[in-house]
Amino acid sequence: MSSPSMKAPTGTRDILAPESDRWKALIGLFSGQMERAGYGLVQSPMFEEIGVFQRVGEDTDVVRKEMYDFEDKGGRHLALRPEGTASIVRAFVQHHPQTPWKVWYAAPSFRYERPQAGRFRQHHQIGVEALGVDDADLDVEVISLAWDFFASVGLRRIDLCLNSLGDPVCRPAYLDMLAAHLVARLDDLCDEHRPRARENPMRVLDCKRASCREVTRDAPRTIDHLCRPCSEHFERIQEGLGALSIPFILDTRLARGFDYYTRTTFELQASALDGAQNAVGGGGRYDGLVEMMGGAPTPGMGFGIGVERTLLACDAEATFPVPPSSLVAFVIDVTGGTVARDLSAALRRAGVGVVRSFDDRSMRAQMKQADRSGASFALIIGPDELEAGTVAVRDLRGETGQHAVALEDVVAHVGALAKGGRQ
RNA sequence: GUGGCCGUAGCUCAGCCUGGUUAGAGCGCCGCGUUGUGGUCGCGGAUGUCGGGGGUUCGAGUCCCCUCGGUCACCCCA
Repeated sequence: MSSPSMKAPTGTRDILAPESDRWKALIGLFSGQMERAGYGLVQSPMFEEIGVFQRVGEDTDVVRKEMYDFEDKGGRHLALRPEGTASIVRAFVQHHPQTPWKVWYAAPSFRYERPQAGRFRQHHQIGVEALGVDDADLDVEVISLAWDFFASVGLRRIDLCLNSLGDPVCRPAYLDMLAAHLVARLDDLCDEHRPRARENPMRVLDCKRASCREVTRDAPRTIDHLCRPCSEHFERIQEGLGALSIPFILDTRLARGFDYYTRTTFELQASALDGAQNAVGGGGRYDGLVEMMGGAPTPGMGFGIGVERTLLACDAEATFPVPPSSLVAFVIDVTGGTVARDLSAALRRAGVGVVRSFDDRSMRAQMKQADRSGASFALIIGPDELEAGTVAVRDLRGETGQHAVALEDVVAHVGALAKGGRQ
């Protein structure tokens, strides 16, 4: 065992091949789909001034106890990104791009939490944000992008939970009602929520403890107290999802952990994950956040998908396997290695994926390596081939056997095999 | 932050309860199976500061304490 300090920090891990090949494939699939819908990539810094993230809500767990914050050598108070939306909105406020501004991202997030199945201190989210659009059809578009992505990955057991939290017009009155309901039964709430029932009553709604659930079971529901615009907005989303054949579960407790949400909130849960960490994606509308960060009033809507959890769900559903090797050829040279050196470079310059072995190993050893490499063909150079100026091209996957090709023709020949043979 | 379980070869784990000669297995890895050819099979081989520190003991992988790490759960979230 190596010394403790040479291990990845608690809650983080290294992602090595071939697992990393799955990551590449998943992110590639996501980027393709989002770009086909007009979303452009944003790369934002991994850390920001802490104030940027505090906008997600002073009373959220993320801000209160999970932030990785630090002071840099210039005395700035910074924090590692704990979630995706705040950074994107900060970038919007800074650059004031034309709206609608539709972006996607793939980025790590950091939260100081106790790790468990599907929960890490560094995790990775892929997501989108769309700013500048009030239209309920945008909500439908964003939700459908997340839904369709999971479908394309091969996940079948995904539940979409949907709720509307109202807006600054209708929410205050609702919050008063809810707070009154909670305060009337304050003693029945769990220890953590009892002190906050009055200031942040919605946080109690999604508490999983039996005591709180009992109190909130007959609590007033947001959707029963929406103002007319919010109500119509929510109606149109439901109609739109219906039109796209996207089933959803109306979850009137779904408040989510950030304070910036208005109107729409949604969460995607993988029912194949039996652990508690089954939320693989979530998001919603945040019409006040840009203004809160000092920008002009601008509506926004987005979601984040957890890469680790999505891949766990894929394991549970036995889908989205590691993609096959893209290697075409393995050069075997038992004449000292100079032919392998030159041929492998020539093939790579021609765009063919090729590897070789080093250290002048035996034919047998090199053949074993070739087999395990995943390459489709072995290009064998022994004394006979060296003499004849040829290469033996051996099919490692099919029953084609092997045949001799003149050394000067090998690059063209293998290039043609790469195009025709493997997909 | 709280609690359960677990740290022994690259990986998965046995051994610990009932301390005692050179610490094991499977997989993987390396080599060999005559005449240059992998995937199956057979034979052989290498590798462990038994997570770290302290203690008990004539003697500790085995018992005790501390510590670090992993894992699962609560809370919350991706």
